[in-house]
Amino acid sequence: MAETNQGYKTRQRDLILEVLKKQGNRHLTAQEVTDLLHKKGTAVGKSTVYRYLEKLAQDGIVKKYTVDGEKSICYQFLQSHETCINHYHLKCEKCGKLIHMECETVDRLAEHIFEHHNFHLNTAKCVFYGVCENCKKGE
Amino acid sequence: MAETNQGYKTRQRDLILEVLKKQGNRHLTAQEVTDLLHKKGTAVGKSTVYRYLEKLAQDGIVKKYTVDGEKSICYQFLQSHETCINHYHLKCEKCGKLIHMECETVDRLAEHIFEHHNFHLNTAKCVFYGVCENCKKGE
DNA sequence: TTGCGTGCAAAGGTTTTGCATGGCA
DNA sequence: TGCCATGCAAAACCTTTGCACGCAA
Repeated sequence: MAETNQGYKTRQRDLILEVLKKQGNRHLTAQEVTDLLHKKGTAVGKSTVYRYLEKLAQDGIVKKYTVDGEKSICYQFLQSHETCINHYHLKCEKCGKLIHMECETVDRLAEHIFEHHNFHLNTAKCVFYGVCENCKKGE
Repeated sequence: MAETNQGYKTRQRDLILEVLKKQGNRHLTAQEVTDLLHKKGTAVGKSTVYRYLEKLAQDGIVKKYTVDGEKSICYQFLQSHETCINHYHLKCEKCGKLIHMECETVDRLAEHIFEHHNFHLNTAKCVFYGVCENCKKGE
């Protein structure tokens, strides 16, 4: 939902997106985004940062989640956001990596949950936590 | 570590533990523990609640973690072994309700993800987002 | 009695909100 | 021009900390 509701294009929004994209696979807190912009000499008000990050999360352009141990909310840019509608995410609690998973078996999950639990799943926002292959090896 | 370091036995500590145990498979925030005690007419200072929950977490008696969408830290009493192993959460994006779901079909998910995606799921932390029955009706 | 536990209030952080102003379309 | 976006400050929260007093052992 809300894919087309882009709102206005402003200097601040461009700057925020740029910072998020530059961080690639890493997640950032609102504070970190604010600080990075400040250091670059292109400061943006923190309420703007919070509000825009929230909007991007609603639109499925960034992922918003909490990480155990971090006291703040984390945001992460989704590389190919158009494909994030119908797949799921695996978040490694060790290295912070976000894995995009497409899988038929898991696809049936939404259907099942709707039919048997009367719950309308928003698959784009579902995050499974655990430990990825690499981190498991290193334990 | 620190399993035997029980400290003093006090009225407040008994009350806090009692509330946690009574909630069984559910997780509680420090605020909820405080409120429940207040409603029961046996109020305990919130710093005491925070401090004791932290101690219980250190001692491995409760589990401390964050849940996406919940702004507060969650605590959950650990039964002997089976706690949140086969227990998933449905979080309604409309009303914020957290539904605790036990379901065989979903149980197989962890197994599937491990076998086919080499990812070790931490089921206790998995949260499915969507819209619950009641909110869907009201739309 | 000794030292840990408790409760209040204040501090420290993060996130949200109100409101006047600014700027895109 | 009509809205939406921005930024500041204040508010609202959650959690931690300092300190005097209370209480278990």
